[in-house]
Formats: sequence, C-alpha cells, structure tokens
Amino acid sequence: MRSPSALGYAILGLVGQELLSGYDLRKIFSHTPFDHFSDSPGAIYPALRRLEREGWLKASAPLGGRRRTTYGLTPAGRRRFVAWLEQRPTRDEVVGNMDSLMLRFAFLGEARPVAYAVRFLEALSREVRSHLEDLRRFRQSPGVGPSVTGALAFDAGVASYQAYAAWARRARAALVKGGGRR
Amino acid sequence: MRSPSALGYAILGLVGQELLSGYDLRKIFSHTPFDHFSDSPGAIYPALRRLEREGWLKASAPLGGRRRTTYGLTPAGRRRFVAWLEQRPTRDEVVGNMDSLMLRFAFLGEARPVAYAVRFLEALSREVRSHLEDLRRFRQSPGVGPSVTGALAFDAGVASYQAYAAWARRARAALVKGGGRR
DNA sequence: GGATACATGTAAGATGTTACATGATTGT
DNA sequence: ACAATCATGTAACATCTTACATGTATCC
Repeated sequence: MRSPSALGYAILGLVGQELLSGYDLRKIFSHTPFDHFSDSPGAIYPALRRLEREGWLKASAPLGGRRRTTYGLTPAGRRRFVAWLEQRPTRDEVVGNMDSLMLRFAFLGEARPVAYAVRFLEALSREVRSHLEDLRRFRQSPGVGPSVTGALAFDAGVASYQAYAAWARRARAALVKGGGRR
Repeated sequence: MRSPSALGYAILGLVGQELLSGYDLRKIFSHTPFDHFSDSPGAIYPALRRLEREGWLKASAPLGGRRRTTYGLTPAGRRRFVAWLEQRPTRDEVVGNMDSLMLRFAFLGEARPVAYAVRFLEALSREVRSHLEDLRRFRQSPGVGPSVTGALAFDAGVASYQAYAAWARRARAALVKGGGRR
C-alpha cells in the first residue's frame, strides 16, 4: 500500500476520466506538452501492473478485434486518488516538486468543488511566499560560488517562484469570480 | 564512459572549486536552497565512487586526525565537466530539465569567459520562446481535460516559461554590460 | 504485399530512497 | 561520561531508461 509515483498519479487521474490502454497513455504522454512523463513502454506497462496489483485499477478485456487492454479506476483507486487531490501543498513540494503540485491542481477541478481548488491555491501562495523569504534571506549562496552566473541562476529561481506566486493570485481570483456556477 | 547524472555534474562542479568530502557535499545539499539534490549518504557516496571509478575524481587520503576523504577533479574530470558546461541548451532540456540547465549556467561563469554565458542565454531564449509558441498553439490540452483547474495549471506552465524568458533577457543585458571586466 | 501504426511486453542496468549500522571526535 | 556531530558506509527496494522483441491490423 505504498503511494504511487507522479507517473502513477497521472495514470490514476487519466483513467479516472475515461478508460484508457497503455498505448493511449503513451500517446498522451508523448504528444502533450503539459506534464511530460515518460512514454516508454518500460515505464508505462510496469506502472499499470503495479497499480492493478494494489487494487486501484481494473483491466477490461479486449472484447474482440485488436488486442487492447483498457484500464479504469476501482472504487479504492478513486478514493486513493481523491485523498491525494485533497492534500494541501506542503513546503517540501513547493521547494522541489512544483510539477507534481501542478499535476494535482490540474486534476483537482474535475473531482472536487471549486472551494477545494481555492484553498489549494491559498496554501500554495503561503508556502511560495515563505520560500521566497527564505531565498531572500539566503542571497549569495555558498556552493555555487560567488560567480556572476551563480548569482544570476539564483535570480532565475527567485523569478520563477515569483511567477508562481503571481499566477496563484490570478488563478484564485478567476476561480472565486466564476466560482458560484461551476 | 556514460555521462553523469545531474547529481554527478553538481559534484564535479563543486569539487572543482575546492576539495570536498562526501560529508561536505551532504551539508551543501541539505543547507542550500539553490539546487537541491539528495543529501542522503545512499546517494552521495555511491556517486563519488562512480565518478572516481570513471577517472573523473581523485580521492585524497585523510592525512591524520579524523577520518575524512576529500575529492578533487582529475584533468579528465575537468575536461568532462567543461564539455558539459559548453553544451548549448537544447529543446529537450528546456521542456523537461530547466533545473539542470540552471545548474549548468550557475557553474558556467567561473570556468568559461562571459561570452559563453551570453551565448548560453541566447540559445536558451530561443528555445524557450519556441516552446512558448508550441504551448500557445496547443492551448486547451487534451489529457488534463477541459476543467477550470486544468486550464489554469496550463497557464502556470506558460507563466513559468515567460518568467524564464524575461530573466534570460535581463541576465544577458547584465552580462553584456559588465562583461568587459570579468 | 509491404509499410505503417497499433499494442504489449521483457531484460539489463543506472540511479535514487529509506533505513539501518558503525565508529571517531569534540564539546560540556 | 555523555551527547552531539562528524564521517562513511551497506542492504533492500522502487523506479525509470534504453534497447530489444513480438505480433496484429490497416491502408495503399
């Protein structure tokens, strides 16, 4: 009962929308610039088998014609996925796993009411701002040396987090504004 | 003679500045918010052994007192590291490995003349802009569904790349301006 | 009939995580 | 004396990459 990898959650989210085969997933991962996961069969098929073994996915037989196994969520799988969706962003995730946070947020809107997404963004903003303060406190970072490019690379990190903070503000406003309806 | 992982390059870059032990590296990775690599002994020590086995690092004996093995670059290690530094940012790296690109840039300034960093930024800008066009062409991404949060998460990705593009412009200007001296 | 896309897999290997283990040295 | 920190390791495990392997359906 260990927790899935980022790829695992992406699969759970996708097959929760519609039945998909391993091949479908490979196509999605290779043709979608959004969140890129490996489209290699050596990653997808073992991941599907793991998720099925844990009881989160159920396979559907080919049903004649071309060989093709599609997967969907079991009730337990959906519970597991929703539990993940409902987790508030943590500091650790902000520091090193922004991609995984964005993946979660992307799936959040279709499985939970808008209020969840709003609270997600509020927690995210808090953590990002707090991390930005740490970065400012840090400034000239040891390790990368006092070189010009080291300082500039540091600035790039700061700018990236500032962009996320600004986005979170805008996104929250958009959700709150249109929130009553969806 | 395979190429090092991101952790491997980070180690090569750091021990290229001064002799460092595995423990030193762990401290740098755990107390530095810059680029976070694992500070776990299970990652560091095997990585050091690999780099040494490839002939890129040389270990120095403890020299009395407390047991402590420090590492430095061999000439081959420096060549390998510089060859990595000189690589222009590629499309693939921009799409999925911005962290690794920033690591490279951070080390670039102390080992190569400023002109290299300027060209690095120019190539980076090109690739980022081209990727942004692709994203725009994409818009409502299949896979994440047409949910509100899916679209917003997509926007976050766009905003993040825009922040990098703006940073690259500023950074290039800063380098060109102060460039004659350093 | 041959190329192309569909569809799934396996095997070997690298890398990293978590947890455990060991001992030396320094500070109080 | 004791705790904390220094310092290095190993073992088990999961995950992912790369490369190879196999066969089917469809289109022209």
